[in-house]
Amino acid sequence: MANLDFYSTPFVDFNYTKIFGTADTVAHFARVFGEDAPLQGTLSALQRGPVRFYRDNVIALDEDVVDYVMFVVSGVVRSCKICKNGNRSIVSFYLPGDFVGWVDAKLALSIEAATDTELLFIKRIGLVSLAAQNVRVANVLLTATTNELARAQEHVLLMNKSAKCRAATFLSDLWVRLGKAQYLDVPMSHQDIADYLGLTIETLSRSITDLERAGLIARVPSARRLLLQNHFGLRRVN
Amino acid sequence: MANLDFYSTPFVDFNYTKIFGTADTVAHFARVFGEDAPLQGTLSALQRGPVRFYRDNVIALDEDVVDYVMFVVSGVVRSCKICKNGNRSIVSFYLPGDFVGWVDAKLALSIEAATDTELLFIKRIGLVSLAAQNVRVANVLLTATTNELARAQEHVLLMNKSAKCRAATFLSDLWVRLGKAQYLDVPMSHQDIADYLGLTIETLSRSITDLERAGLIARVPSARRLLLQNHFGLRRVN
DNA sequence: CGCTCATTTGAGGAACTTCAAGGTCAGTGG
DNA sequence: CCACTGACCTTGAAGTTCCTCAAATGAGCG
Repeated sequence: MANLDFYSTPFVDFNYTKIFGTADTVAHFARVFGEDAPLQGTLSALQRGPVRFYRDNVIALDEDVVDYVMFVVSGVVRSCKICKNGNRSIVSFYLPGDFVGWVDAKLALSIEAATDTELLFIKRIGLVSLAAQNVRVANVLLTATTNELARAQEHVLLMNKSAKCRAATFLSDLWVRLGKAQYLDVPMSHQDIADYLGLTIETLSRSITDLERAGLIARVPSARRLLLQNHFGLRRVN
Repeated sequence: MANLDFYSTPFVDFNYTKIFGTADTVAHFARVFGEDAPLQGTLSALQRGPVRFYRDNVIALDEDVVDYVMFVVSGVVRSCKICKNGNRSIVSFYLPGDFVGWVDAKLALSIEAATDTELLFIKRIGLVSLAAQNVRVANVLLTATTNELARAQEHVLLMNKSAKCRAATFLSDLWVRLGKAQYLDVPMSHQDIADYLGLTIETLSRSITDLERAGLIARVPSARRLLLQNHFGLRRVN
């Protein structure tokens, strides 16, 4: 189960629900890049925010993404694409500590708030030229991109599994990514999850019901708060 | 090795058919990292090869991947995973000029030769520490990783489409990636393509037949050589 | 309470898979 | 030159999984 753990350390280790003030977030963001004072000065000149968005707000659309890279401070961000026939696919969810929009510009994805959220905005060209001069910055970006690539590849693998396995794996991964709390408070809607997993909400709902009947999870008061009763079993669903 | 000549136009601008000796490939690889002589010296100390593999050879498996990063010189490499029930998923194909194995170590993917292929091996820890000191190296890796992430995200999007659309998009992308030659000589087997697209070979075959009946492509003499008669139409299949 | 939105459940249909057979092609040996 | 072989691709018919459409239930909020 080597691949069980690779979500467990989003490269920042703070709990996203606790962070609110501008000072905290900015300090944290800077810390990722090290203690070098001149560098932090340059960085803070490039950044703006945190900016607050409400659920379903569009943060950046297609061309806009070119100008800024974003850093999630709180909440959940989704990057998605709607094709001509109206189907929406969610490519990725971003949690606090994640960079958003570094590559998405190439695919013309829409960046949206999946929950109420706060983001730092960083001028892309500034960050790029900083990375061209400063090894530390380049390596922070490289690490972030490498982690995101690993997640995208897991996502590809997941799409070849059955609906039930997709749901089980998603819930397990989310629980780990959110810090393995007692309950899994699912931050995004079932529709978002379904669009991420390439299922309909009906199939997702039926899959979750199956998992509950199998004793692997329990819907504690409602659908959005889950108890993962048998985490090991969840990872073995197929 | 006459049947190797259809991989001749990778998206890096060297013609692989001209590259055979160690000297040429090493020179090209080094060129990616710039003209700095000491850097190139350090790099060449880290690398080994090119090493030749035959079709279906396993190049690196699970833990092995940790030690080396690879660079494709000729042929096609696949990274894949076989799950307990025996299903194989191909996560990515790598063509000449691509780095392989930078992130795959995290997912315990198996790196295999999809065709006869030649690879450079680069000591991972050496490259990592080089990237920590040298901005140019860090940025080459960042660019490569960013491009691979963009491809992985496209792959995720593709998995939400119909079988016919997946086949059409795959063929179109491959044609572009191989340099838009008159004919598309498909280098990998249908089984490999099916495992990449999350389909069975039967469904893939039926989809290709549908595309042919629609006049979008033609199987010129056999299944492995295609003529893309209506490239624009191919991209509009849904 | 009564509204709205989100989730769940059911029945029928479409898309893809499975299983099984047939066809094509390149290489091999008679 | 031809038949034989094995790997690979194609085609057909039956079976599963998931989707679509429709309705019911549940949760949140004024």
